[in-house]
Amino acid sequence: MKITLPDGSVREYPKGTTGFQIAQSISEGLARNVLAAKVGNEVWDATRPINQDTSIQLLTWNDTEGKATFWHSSAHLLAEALEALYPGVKFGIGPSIESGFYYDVDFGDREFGAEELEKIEQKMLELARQKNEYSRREISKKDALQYFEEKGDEYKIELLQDLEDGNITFYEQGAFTDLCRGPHIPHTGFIKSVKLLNVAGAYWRGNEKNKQLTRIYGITFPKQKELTEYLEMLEEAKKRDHRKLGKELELFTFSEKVGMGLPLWLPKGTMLRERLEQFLRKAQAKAGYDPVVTPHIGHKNLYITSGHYEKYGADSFQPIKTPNEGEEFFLKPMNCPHHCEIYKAKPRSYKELPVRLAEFGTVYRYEQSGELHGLTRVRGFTQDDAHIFCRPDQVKEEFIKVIDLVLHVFNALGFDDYTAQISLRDPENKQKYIGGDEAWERAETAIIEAASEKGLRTVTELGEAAFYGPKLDFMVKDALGRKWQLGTIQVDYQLPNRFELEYTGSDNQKHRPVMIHRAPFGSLERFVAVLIEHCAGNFPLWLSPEQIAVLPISEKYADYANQVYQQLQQQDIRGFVDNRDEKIGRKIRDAEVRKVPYMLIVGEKEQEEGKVSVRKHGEGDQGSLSVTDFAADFKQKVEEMMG
RNA sequence: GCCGAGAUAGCUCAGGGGUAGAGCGCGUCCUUGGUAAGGACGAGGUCAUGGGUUCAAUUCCCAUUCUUGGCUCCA
Repeated sequence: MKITLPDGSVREYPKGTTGFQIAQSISEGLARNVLAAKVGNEVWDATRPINQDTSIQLLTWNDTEGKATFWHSSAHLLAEALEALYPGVKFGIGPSIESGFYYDVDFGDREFGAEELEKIEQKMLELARQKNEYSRREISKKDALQYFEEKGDEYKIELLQDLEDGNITFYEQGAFTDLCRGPHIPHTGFIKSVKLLNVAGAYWRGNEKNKQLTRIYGITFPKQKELTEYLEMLEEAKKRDHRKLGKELELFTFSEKVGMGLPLWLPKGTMLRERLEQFLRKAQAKAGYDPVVTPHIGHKNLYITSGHYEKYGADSFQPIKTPNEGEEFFLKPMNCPHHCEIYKAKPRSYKELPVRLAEFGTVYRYEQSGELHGLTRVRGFTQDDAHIFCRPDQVKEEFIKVIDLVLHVFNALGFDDYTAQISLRDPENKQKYIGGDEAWERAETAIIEAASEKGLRTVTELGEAAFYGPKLDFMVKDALGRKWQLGTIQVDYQLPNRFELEYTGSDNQKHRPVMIHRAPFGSLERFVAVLIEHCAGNFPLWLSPEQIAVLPISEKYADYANQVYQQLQQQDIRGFVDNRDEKIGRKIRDAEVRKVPYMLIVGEKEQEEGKVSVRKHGEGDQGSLSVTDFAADFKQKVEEMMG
């Protein structure tokens, strides 16, 4: 049979050759590391015989699918250890996740505590050292049911009910057998380090009416070193937690009295936010956006027209009623309906399109109480929203312009690793969405084409679209390699219909514009949270709430320090003078802890020469400069950063 | 919303049936200093809120609120 390798070369192998054997024929090193094989479009066990012409890609730890296989096999290893330690436990599901894996377990009446995890880790490592093979076998539904009935595992029986006979496989390693589609790594010996991270409750099949199982999360690696690095990364993430830094750097706070999920921005956080706004306002002005302002509430009819009332009315904050007329108003959950009405404020000609209306609009959404989290999930937040109303023939071009704007933002803020997620509708479940097939297809095509023309790295997700249209979301990777969803661009053919938006074409006929929703930051709150964690609170100079600290050596130089500060302040450089009765070492330490980018130390020498001694955060003494030179350098740096 | 954990000084946290402690911060004084913590003294708490058990509750029990780890959800 003919096997096509990823480099396009074709090799001849006898029927029944396995991925592992193919790896061996290429190199011993590859064979040692191969975890699974992508055969055609399916991931297979490396040990599964291949019987026909196909393409193959050998998967190792460096491939996402290789890792997923590794972790999925680790979940089985966890189950094997659990079964050995706690005979009679029952198993739900045990998949791999983005980082690691989990297994849902029913311990029956036994109490399970987190302190038992270490014991399980040891057992897993012991079993891993046995290098037990993961062996696959096909089984009839009847035999499979019989197996789990004898074992008394009702969860697996329930899973089996939904499976088709003839398509059922078991995997076995050591003493443990599981219902599993696979694939798996060749043997447990690949798993060299194990960490069980935490235990949480999870309902069987995610339904709160079902029994709650114990979910054990874990992660494994083929090398001990990688586990150590991973645990260090988790520690670092804890240190960078925006909730912790937000408090320490006095950026924002929450108040029980104000209400959960409603952030209060402190002066320094507000400074940061306003800088971000200012930056985007400027970029948008250049890109032809018109700023608008709309109120925080809107009449119920507005949302009946938009379709949001029908979709979210019952699940959102309840309406505010006028005392006399009993009219109902909703806190605005998005800005688009208001913007549609601005579009409608006058008749539009094709000549003035695209109309781009931008607003930093604060919106309110009822989020379930259990879902609130710092600034990343709140009930009131400000979107850097804009709506572009354009002709159908302008969609792609406008879309491309928005992509450029988003990339400009990412670039200025140091997010250089991103992918674009294209979210299309679920073709199996069309009734979830409003609007006709044709409009959807046109919108989806425009997005796909724009993304490919900009050369974006993309992934496509079916069923992730908004209910009114497909979208493109930007996922950035932060300094710790964690993924965050930030900017979003959405094409919408539905709202213009619902609001009966029109423009007069060159043919003197009425036409319907297309709407593009877009928000490069997404929400200021979420963006600031991600930014804090990305830069660990060490903001880019142009954003830093306190850019400089003027530190007099002693009280004698307080006047000079104030004078220096005023001189810099007049040139839009922000900061403070530390006139406390403390030694210079102390003032430096405090400014370092506050993450102030530049410390300007002034004493006798500096006063005499009209200079400042410059110390950079995290780097130390930079020598001295005249105040004017420092200001000029500083401003030049800021300008470079803002592009 | 559901399950688990938590709430003690401005912050981080210890404690425990007999009305409370540390470090940091804050204030006053001494000190006037050269690149990551000078010293002394002092002020600060209805121990989240409401009930219950008890001679006595901050401590034990229940409820509520908020925070937190998950689950579900996310225009």
